[in-house]
Amino acid sequence: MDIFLTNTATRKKELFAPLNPDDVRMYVCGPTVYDRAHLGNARPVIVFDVLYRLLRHVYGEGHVTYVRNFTDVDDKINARAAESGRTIGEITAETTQWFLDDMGAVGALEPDHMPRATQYIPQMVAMIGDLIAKGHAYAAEGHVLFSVDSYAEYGRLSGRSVDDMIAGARVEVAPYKRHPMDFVLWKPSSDDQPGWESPWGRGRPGWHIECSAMAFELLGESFDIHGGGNDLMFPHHENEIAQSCCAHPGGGFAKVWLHNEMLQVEGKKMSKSLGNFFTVRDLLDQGVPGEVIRFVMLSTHYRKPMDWTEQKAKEASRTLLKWRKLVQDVVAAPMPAPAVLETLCDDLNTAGAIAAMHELASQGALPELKASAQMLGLLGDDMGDWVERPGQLLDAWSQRLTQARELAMQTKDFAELDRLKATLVDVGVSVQMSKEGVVLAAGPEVDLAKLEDLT
RNA sequence: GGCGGGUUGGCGGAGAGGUUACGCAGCGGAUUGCAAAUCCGUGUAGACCGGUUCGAUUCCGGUACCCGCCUCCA
Repeated sequence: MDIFLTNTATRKKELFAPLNPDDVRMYVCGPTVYDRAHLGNARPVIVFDVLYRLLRHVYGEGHVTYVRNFTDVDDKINARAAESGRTIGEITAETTQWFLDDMGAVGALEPDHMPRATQYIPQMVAMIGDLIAKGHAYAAEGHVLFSVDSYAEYGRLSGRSVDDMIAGARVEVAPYKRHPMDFVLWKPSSDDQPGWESPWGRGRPGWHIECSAMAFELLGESFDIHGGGNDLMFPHHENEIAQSCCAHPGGGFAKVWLHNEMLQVEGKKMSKSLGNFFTVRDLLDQGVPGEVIRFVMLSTHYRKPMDWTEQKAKEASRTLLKWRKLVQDVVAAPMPAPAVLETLCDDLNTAGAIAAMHELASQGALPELKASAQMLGLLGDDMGDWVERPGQLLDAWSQRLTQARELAMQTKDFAELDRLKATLVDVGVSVQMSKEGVVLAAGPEVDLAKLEDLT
């Protein structure tokens, strides 16, 4: 089965040909752990989770290595520690676990390796030393800087020329830089900042070097896929390429670069000032199931901006509810439907795959629907709690309504029955009364708290 | 200023140079104590201007508008 992916490096959709089909290797940039993951953070996690699942399906479970890092040394973390009075270790440990919990809630499998930057400081120091030795970096005033002039390809991934970037630069250039675009590999730490001994004094790594060092340690000097949000294209990925390709000439670093587009909320960029900023945990706490978040994320192609709206969440939960009902007692087919698989293989077209699944549902191909959904990390038993949860509450109501209805059928007075029904409908319960009896189901927008309060 | 992306029907959102996308909503019907659900049927597209072509919403060029990045950011 051929997989096609749009490679940012070539701007083309290409046939994916792994360097080694027995060990397909993928690196995705993970979070800097200083706070809860916001909704935008979840997009690449979910997108690359689907790619991971697809690669495992095509090449075999034991033949894919997926690495996603935690950046646990960063000035944002230092700032958070300073303002909260907590230690850096506490903050990063807590935030790391939050991330894993929240991403687990949206159905993401854990990568094979989740390296922490602080565990790879010696490797970074070694790589920086090597870059200096090869003439690609220089020490200045306690800093070590990468020399962009030493790497002719600098700017190629993001399609920028060094000259253009200087022209558009809006930041002041540090005096110790030989070239305005030179970026920091190592910087000095004051006593109250985290730091490690190095040939250039006590200090800490710059932002980009951790990914280069960890990718090399875990995946080697060349590997198949490197992914992340497209805001990372420049400077982060550009700098990673420069560091890695100069440290390991001939390795080539990542063959395929994948970038997901950004997330918006109700048509606007998510930002604290607009008041539309929220974390994955916020949504989960509001009762939006992780499976619904996942479905919404997958209903837009990863290379297009994705707009998070309440309307989409509502529609997603309706669809999932319908599908879950359909496949409840169905054994999944051994393989996903070919149409779904082919669509996914075409540049990870998850939106198209969902459309194909709608067709499976309407054709009654339920085992295939279930298998296909599970390929996307949907309709799994592990994520279905939100559908079952209201069941117990509804059982009592179901009896009560059945009795009321029997009475009403005899007396021809439906007033009390209608009142009960309206009460339930009001809190989001769907009420179906047919010849076979009364069937209650929690609708997508059921308000459990209100339901509990009803008497 | 530089770089990149987008513009599809009421809404969301895909693919394909020529044949129904799909979902939601709508409309008509069946069904129902009333409904819901379900089933059957059904309508509405591809920013604008050129070009290539027998034929373009789909390829190419231009215009307009929108968005992202260039500073920490997924």
